[in-house]
Amino acid sequence: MARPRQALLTKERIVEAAAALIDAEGLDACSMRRLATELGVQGPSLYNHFATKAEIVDAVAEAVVAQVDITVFGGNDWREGLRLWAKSYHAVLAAHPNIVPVLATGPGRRPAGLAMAEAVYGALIEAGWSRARATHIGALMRYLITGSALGSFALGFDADPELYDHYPHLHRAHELAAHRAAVDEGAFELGLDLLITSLSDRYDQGVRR
Amino acid sequence: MARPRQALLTKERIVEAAAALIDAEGLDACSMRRLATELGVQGPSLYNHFATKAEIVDAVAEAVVAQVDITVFGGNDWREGLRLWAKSYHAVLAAHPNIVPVLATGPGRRPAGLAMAEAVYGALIEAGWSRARATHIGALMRYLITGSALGSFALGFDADPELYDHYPHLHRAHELAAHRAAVDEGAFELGLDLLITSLSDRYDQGVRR
DNA sequence: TGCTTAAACTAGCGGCGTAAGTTTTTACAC
DNA sequence: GTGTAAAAACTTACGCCGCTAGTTTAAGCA
Repeated sequence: MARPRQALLTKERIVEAAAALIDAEGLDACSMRRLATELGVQGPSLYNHFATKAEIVDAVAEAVVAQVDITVFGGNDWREGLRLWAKSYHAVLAAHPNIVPVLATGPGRRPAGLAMAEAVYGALIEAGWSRARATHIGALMRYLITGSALGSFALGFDADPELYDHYPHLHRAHELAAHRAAVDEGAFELGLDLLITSLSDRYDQGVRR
Repeated sequence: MARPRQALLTKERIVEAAAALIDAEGLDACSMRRLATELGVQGPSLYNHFATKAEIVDAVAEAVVAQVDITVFGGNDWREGLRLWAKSYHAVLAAHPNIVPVLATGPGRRPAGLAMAEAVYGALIEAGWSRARATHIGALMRYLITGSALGSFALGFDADPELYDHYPHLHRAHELAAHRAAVDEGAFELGLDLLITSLSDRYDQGVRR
């Protein structure tokens, strides 16, 4: 086939297919040849639309981050804004866990990532936090959110009960997988709660740097 | 060359070389052929000592985790134990950042990882925390520690100043890289402080589940 | 001494990202 | 209208990758 009358590919279609493939089968499954097959095309054809594979994956990451609600910083107290944003971010990552390793390295040059950083940092600065502390708080929230999204804590333990025979306190660790949602959500909620209440305490005491 | 009079490879030598290669050039650089070259040997020879590449990487992860000091839970208050352990873990990961993605998925079947989980969870249980809460606290600490080790927050922002022209609060974000250590360490220290003091408050109020 | 096992080798499979060059269609300038 | 340049598909191929299979030779043991 030479150039078709109607283009088979567009950037949008490619990103959509890549996102679906990553969600369904993981980052490793999303190879250029496999992605092309999914789109009914040969591998190298993708290079007519993107220069590298990294650009495609980056576009998927951008689309995911764009789903996070950053409007919550307008009209809300900084504490409430932070809490609602973190929950939204957490929910988006929980829906697309396979792309998290890409996000974990930071916003890079992605517009949605930068817009999010701007919203978070801006809200903290306007609340009166020092520039250094606002940066720390932003970093800290990223640690909690991507750290919790990166790999299930519950699934990080092997399901083989015998493995824990010699660890007296871990004898029920093989049951963790069965309570995966409760464990992972509980830990995130606890962390968010602890961080925001203790930041709030400091803030109310006038310690803002 | 057939079988040499003195074996060229041992598990120890392979793991040592793999750790050095990963530290120096990253996980991607540590291919079987490259690692073999580093050891003065042909690629497939490694399979006489390990069944898969994953086993080698896992052994490197095990060696790194084994460096974390878990003796701090003995004789210390749970708060102090937690703080000292977290600092030790953080320091170890800071020294070997390229292996962090492997650890971030949990202890798996690695003895050092399981021993660490046992020590942390055991200390929390013996302090009086409920099983569910002890699990949450353990998960939370992992989120903070691996989240912060996974990628520098400061380096997550591109160094190109023009990139931030349209983000009013981010106009100095390109300077972050220059203060990398202060930013990343500051955020981790803040997080550790906030989590432990607010957990301590709850504990002292008798809220242990 | 002979047999088994260990530890190196070489050759090769299928997959990866990507580069180069080909073909045909479209879009636009003259 | 026609000639030309660009676009979008294609095929082929390069050098990596993890890993398998089969070969060779030395070591260790009965």
